[in-house]
Parts: sequence; C-alpha cells; structure tokens
Amino acid sequence: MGNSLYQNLRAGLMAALESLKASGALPSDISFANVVLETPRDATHGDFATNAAMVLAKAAAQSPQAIAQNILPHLQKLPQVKTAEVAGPGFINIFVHDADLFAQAQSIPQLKNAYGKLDLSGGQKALVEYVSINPTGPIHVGHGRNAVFGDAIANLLEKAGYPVYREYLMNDAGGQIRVLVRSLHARYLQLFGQQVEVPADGYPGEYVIDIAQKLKDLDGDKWLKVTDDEELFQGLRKFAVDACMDMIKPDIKTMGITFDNYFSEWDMHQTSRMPEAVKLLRDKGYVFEGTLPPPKGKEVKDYRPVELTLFKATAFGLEEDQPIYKRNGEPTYFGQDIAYHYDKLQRGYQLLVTVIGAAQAGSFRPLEKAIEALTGEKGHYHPVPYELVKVLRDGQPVKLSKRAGNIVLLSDVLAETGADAFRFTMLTVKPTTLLTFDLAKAVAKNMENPVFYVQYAHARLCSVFRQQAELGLTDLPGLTPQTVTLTPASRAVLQMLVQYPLVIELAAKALEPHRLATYAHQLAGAIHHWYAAEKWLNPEDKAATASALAVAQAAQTVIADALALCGVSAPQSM
RNA sequence: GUCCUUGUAGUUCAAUGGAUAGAACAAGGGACUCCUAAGCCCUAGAUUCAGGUUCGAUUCCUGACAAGGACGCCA
Repeated sequence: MGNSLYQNLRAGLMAALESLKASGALPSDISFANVVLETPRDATHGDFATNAAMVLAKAAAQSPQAIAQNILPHLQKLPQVKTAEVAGPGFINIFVHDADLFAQAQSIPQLKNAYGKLDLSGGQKALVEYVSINPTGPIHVGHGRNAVFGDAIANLLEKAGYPVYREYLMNDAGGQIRVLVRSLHARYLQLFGQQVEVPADGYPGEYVIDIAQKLKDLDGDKWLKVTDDEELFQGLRKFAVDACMDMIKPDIKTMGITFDNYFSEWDMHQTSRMPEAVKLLRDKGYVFEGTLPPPKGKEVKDYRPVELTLFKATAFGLEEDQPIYKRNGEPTYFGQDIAYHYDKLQRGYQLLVTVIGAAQAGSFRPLEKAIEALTGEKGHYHPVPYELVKVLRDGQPVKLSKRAGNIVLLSDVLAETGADAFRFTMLTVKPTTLLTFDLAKAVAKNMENPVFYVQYAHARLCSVFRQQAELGLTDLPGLTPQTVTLTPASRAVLQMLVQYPLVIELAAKALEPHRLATYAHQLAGAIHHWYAAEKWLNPEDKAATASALAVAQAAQTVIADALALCGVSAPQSM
C-alpha cells in the first residue's frame, strides 16, 4: 500500500521509533499508539508534523525536546525529507523535497481512483445497512439524510479496502404493516362508496388512496366482503408493501443509490434464523423466562407482570433485560433485530454498519450486547446515528411525521435542488447535528450551494486542459525534479493532495464521510485560489506550464474521486 | 426521574487532543485588455458557564444551564 508519500513517510517515522526502542533510547514496553503524523494547518509548520516526542515523553521519562532530538537524525536520513526541525512544545515539523511532492503529483493521474486506496479491512467483510424505511409510505427529507450517509459510508469503506455489501432492511412483517393494510382497506371500501373512516392510528396520506385504486383495478371487489383482520393482512400484505416500495425506490434511484439486496424480514421469518439465534443465546445462558419491572417513564394503569422470554442485557451492564417475544408469541422488534444480525453474521459479514435514526439510538445498546453474546467478541456492530432534519418552509419549521401526513417529500426536494446539491449539502454536516434545511435557500438560492463551488473547481480544471489543446500547447518538456517549479499556491494544492490518503483513513475509521465533503471543499478553495493567483498556461515558459498542468491533473483526479465517494458528479464544464 | 444527541461569528455549519478555532451566507471595502466572476483579494465578527485530566482541551471526564429526542410486549 505504499503508493503515497504520506504512507511512506509514516512508515519511516514508525521505523525510526522502533529503532530507538531497539537501541534502548526508548523503553522497550513503550506504546506508539498515540503517535500521529499529521498535516499542520499552518504551512509554515511543515508539510507534515508529528507529536511523537510529546506523547512519548511521560512514558519514556524524558523531555519532549530530548526525544525529538533523538528522532530527528532518523527522519533526516529519509530520502523524501528535506528538513526536519523541532518546534513549539515538541512538535517535529517535516518539510519534504519539492521533487518528491511533485513525483506524487505525477503518479496520481496514473493511479486514478487507486490513489488513496487503503487496506484497513483486516480480512473483514462489511455490510452497510441504510435507508431501511418502513414500507408504509413515501420517503421524506430526513430519510434522504440516512440514504446519503449510508451510501457515502459504503463508498468510503470500499475505498478503505473492505468488500462492501449494501442492504436495505424491509420491515415488511411488523405491526405497522397491519396498520397500513387496515388503512388501505378503508380507502378501498371508500372507493366503493362506503362511509368508512381511516383508522385513527392509521395512515391518512393520499398515497394510500392511490394504492387502493390500484388494488381495485387489479382485484375488483374481491376484498369488499372480507372483514377478518388476519385474512386481510395475509391477503394484502405483500401488495401493500410492494406498492410502497414502488414509491421509495425511484427516489433512491434518483440519488444514484443502488442496493445489493432488499432484505425482507417476512422472508427471514420463513426460515429458522430466529429460533436458531435464540437457541444459541439460550445455550450460552443469556436467554431466560422472566418478568420485567413496571415501566419507569410514565404511569401505566393496566400494568400486569407477565412472564416473557428475555435477553439478559443486565449481564452486560445494562439497566434492564430485553424481551425477545411478545406475550402473544410474536417476536419483538428487538428479537427480530437479533435474528437479522445473526443472519448477517451467518452470511459472513463481520463489520456491521447500520445508519439509524437518533430516536432509536437508545435501543441499539441491547442489540450491541446481543451481538456480543452471539459472537463472544466486541466491535462487530457499528450503529451510525443521525439526527432529524428540521425543515424550514417560509421560515417556519415543518413537523416531519408520516402519520400526520404533513411531510416534506424527498422527491419534491430532489426535483428542486437536484441530487448533487442535496447529497453534498447533507454531507457537509456531521450526522449527529440537528440539521436545519431551509427549503427557500436550497431551492431559490442554489447558486450559493457549496456543491457548485467544488464542482466548479473541477470544471475549471477541465477547462484549462481544453484551452491547452486549443492553444496547441502540447509540446511540453518532460520534467525532472530539477526542472520542476512549484509556486506557493500550487504547492498548497499539492500539500492537500498528499494528505488525501490520511483523510480517507480517518473518515473510514470513524465512519464519518462528512470529512470527505469538508476536504473536497477545502481542496476546491485551494484550487480557486491558485487559479486566480497565477496563469497556468504560458507559451513563453513551457517548463512552468508543464509543472502547473501536472499539479492540475493530479488535483482533477483527486477532486473527482472525492466527489465520487460523496456520490456527487464531477462535471466537465458548468 | 433515567438515558441519548447537541450547545462555536448575526445566521447555517467545520475543526484525527496540537501551534494563530476555519468556511459560507449576511455587513463593509477592493481587483479583470489575462486559462469560466457559480471565482479571487482585504476588513470586522465566535468556542454557554464552573471545575478536573493533560506539556497542550472546542474536542476527554464531572457538574450546572439550554435545545431536541427516547423511555411497557412500537418500529
């Protein structure tokens, strides 16, 4: 994986530390876990900097200065390093040769999207589960946030070297589907002129009428006389679910997202996954029959203790045990979730990522413990909570609720902003921030959207190469490290390109794709700055032109790659 | 009452424990005879409060205060 200057340099730093350990200059039991090679904000602090001396000082019982002085000679011996110096409280600032920076630039266009590619998987396969909206209605804006993050995380993990499987969990077996079917049937009866109300707790949205119409077109009056709830559920479940998925899938497609699998919970329950998982947990002593204490949050008048099948979450330090089956024998959501994740594990995935609404965030802890119990290992389950989107319409917050019917549909927003703008806007903000999405701004003033700033940088680069062809500036000299000319502005761009692998690594490890968007925006800024500061195409100075274009080509590769990971297009012109 | 998330510029948001806390919009002021002005340059403007850990805290811990959310066998 030594295809980047950054990775090579970090390897050199770690080797230096190891040799100091071997020579006795550092204690033999010292840990380098907290040592980082970073890219300083301030360019005068070097191309790279490390905190090694400071973080090792205590364990080594030496001053940061003394350790730094020991490390320095090793770093200075590295071929890429021009100078290395101790600064501030014990930073080691490293400047590399322009020639090495430039060599990196030249290699990037050839590497294409292999540049920044890592192998962090450790042999693990990743399953990223996202969107997973209940098939009971259309997608709203908040769900779009889930989709954008899940897809970007999947892209990011692939870049980081994981085999990635993208999955949508269809909750097509639960109580909400029964509610949907009841609502559908009510609408269906209305189409036949019957005075029936949609159930109070049902889905009042108009889309249910459309589905009812389809049902009428398809089956005629077949369901007119049917009154038995269970018979209706059995008969109409799949039809209702499919109709809702038909509303959901186009929006997913519009965003440029494809899933490897739509996982049906109903289908899973036709298999023995759930009993298998429960038996496994029972055999390990984590499942038992017991009663739960009364709920704490609110007064429950009709509370009666009932014996249920429980998961022993308290064995893992949680407050309460969790029911796996309801009193009527149906699995609880938690129970289904155990089975579903057991299924993921059985399919050979070890890194289980789920983009999950913050409202459910409290419930992922028991699941985390259940997976721990199943595997005997920690660290398989990685929930990524995301907050709701607060939508402003005419400056007033709009409440998002499928049940209330006053939702802001994702398809409406996408139609107005476009997929690129929507995705990038969502990605510039970390998922745990309660995001305020101002419709007026997103729609009317989309010229101010940061996505255009980044895409424009890419388009400008493309434009320069078109100009180059028009000017016939094709007989450029081959460059050697001696003939390379870097200016402050082009060097700044190059510095940003060099840290790309680090950005990938940090974003992938933290499952935080918004860092990519932030990085892309910063890189675009450096490109615009450079573009305005200097003219790249200069027929009078072909060596300088060649240098500039080599950096520009590398920049084009990286910004296009970063945009691709975000799921955003990189236009040739705008 | 318990738990989760979040408090950064007038506003919307950034900042792997790191050096002078960055952008954008809004405000004020500039620069094209020149590769795309959806761009560039300059000015002003912020870490809720109090402790603690650390060489170093916006970041980690504790406690206030504030906002949003969850709290039976609902998904």
